[in-house]
Amino acid sequence: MKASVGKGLSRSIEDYLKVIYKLEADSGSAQTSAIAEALAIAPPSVSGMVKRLAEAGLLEHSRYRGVRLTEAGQHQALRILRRHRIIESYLIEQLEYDWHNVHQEAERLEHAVSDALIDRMDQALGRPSHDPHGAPIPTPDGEIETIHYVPMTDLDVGSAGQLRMVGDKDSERLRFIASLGLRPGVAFDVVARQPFHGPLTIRLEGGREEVIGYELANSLQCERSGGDAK
Amino acid sequence: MKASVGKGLSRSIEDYLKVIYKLEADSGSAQTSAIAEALAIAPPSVSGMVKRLAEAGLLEHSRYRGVRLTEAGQHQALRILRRHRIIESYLIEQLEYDWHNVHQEAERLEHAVSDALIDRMDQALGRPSHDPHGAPIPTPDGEIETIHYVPMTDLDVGSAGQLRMVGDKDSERLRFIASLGLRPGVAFDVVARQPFHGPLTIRLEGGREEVIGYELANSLQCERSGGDAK
DNA sequence: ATTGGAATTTAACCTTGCCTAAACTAGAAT
DNA sequence: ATTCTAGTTTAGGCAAGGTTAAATTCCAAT
Ligand SMILES: [Mn+2]
Ligand SMILES: [Mn+2]
Ligand SMILES: [Mn+2]
Ligand SMILES: [Mn+2]
Repeated sequence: MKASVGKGLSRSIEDYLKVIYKLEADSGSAQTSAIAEALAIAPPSVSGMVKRLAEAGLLEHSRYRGVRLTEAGQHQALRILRRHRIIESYLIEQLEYDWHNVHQEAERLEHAVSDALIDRMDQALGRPSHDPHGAPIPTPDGEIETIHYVPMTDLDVGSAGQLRMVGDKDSERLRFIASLGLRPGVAFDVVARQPFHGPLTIRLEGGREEVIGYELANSLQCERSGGDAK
Repeated sequence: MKASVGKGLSRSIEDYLKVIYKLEADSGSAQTSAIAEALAIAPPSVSGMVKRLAEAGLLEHSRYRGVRLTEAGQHQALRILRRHRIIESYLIEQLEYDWHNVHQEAERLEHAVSDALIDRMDQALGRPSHDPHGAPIPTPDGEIETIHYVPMTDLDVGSAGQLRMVGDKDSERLRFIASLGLRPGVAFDVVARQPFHGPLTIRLEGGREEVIGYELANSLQCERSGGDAK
């Protein structure tokens, strides 16, 4: 915790922090190769940057083992995440963007907007708690709702659930999800499920049934709601 | 005209082109030192970049003499200018920004927005022809209205005019201009003028009179309207 | 206990954009 | 014509952020 304050962080650094934050959040720690993979750069580039980030007090590095964000690093990561999610929300709500188009735009804009602009957008949106993909929006001072959703594939046949969150990166997948009438908040019952990672069938409000492949279903983060089965 | 197509231009390059365009537009040509001054960097940095831009076919350089944008260079410059001005308009119209706050924000955002986003903003604004400071907005294919305004200091006593355009860089000046009730479109009569670069007095609609220092008046771009004097 | 890989780090190098100090014009002023 | 100088360019450096190739190191499997 030393040079981390002062200037703004570079676009590169901000993207590193965001990626590391996510890896840490759902894999426990962030490996060099995973970071490289996520940023689509070569592993030695990561080693180099990691050194600089450690010197800046944004993370701690145990050689050959991986990396963990410091308080300061997490705080920065959450700041970017907030920007990203507010921007995505704004583009959809106010500028007629489609679900599947916003991510790329946000990926660039998140580094260029001021705090003031983010606040204006946030205000125009009515200070939403979640973005259009269902992801929680961190507060200005770095609080974020801890999520405890389960993949749709974890729900038993006969149980009911609500879709809560979908990934925002894969544009084609989003397009398809939307075409099924699925979006965060939609309630459903699990009607059937085939073994061996087979597809599952759900019934939506209104009675329409949809068959969903395992891989896709596994990417749909859901909340169990009072089961209506047996 | 060779490498200029392909990737997007860097933020630095885009700002160079914009600055050169403006210098060329109102000083005929763009000198190294003027560019350096406008970008707040050292002259040798400009020499270096100029070489690269010339190689990229964005401008032509005559040693020790200055620089002129090629067609390609102008086109790029106008593209950024369009972005800048639409962004400024959008921030004011849709996000409650003040006149004097938008420039800095736009200076960063202009490099991060996509063509699609600019078009959405443009559409939300109703495809305006001028930005809030009165500057013409280039079309998507690089056309721009040629302006032929005169500084307020060129108007004779007794003549009438309309304020058409003000500079967007100086935040404090904008704040002050607004406090006088001046903004593009406002009509006035020149009531009096002191010699030796002294202040001039104008009468606004409603009869209120304001005294304006020479330097400020000289920065206010106006259009003469049917004089109402003798 | 040894060893073979996969992951990681180091080494060496590149481009972009900036810097300062030194060398060089072009043109104005003698 | 010569000289002076302001403006420009060259030379040499530096930091950021990337690359590939070579050296390490951890760990899992014999
Ligand atoms: Mn996203
Ligand atoms: Mn990004
Ligand atoms: Mn501006
Ligand atoms: Mn800019």
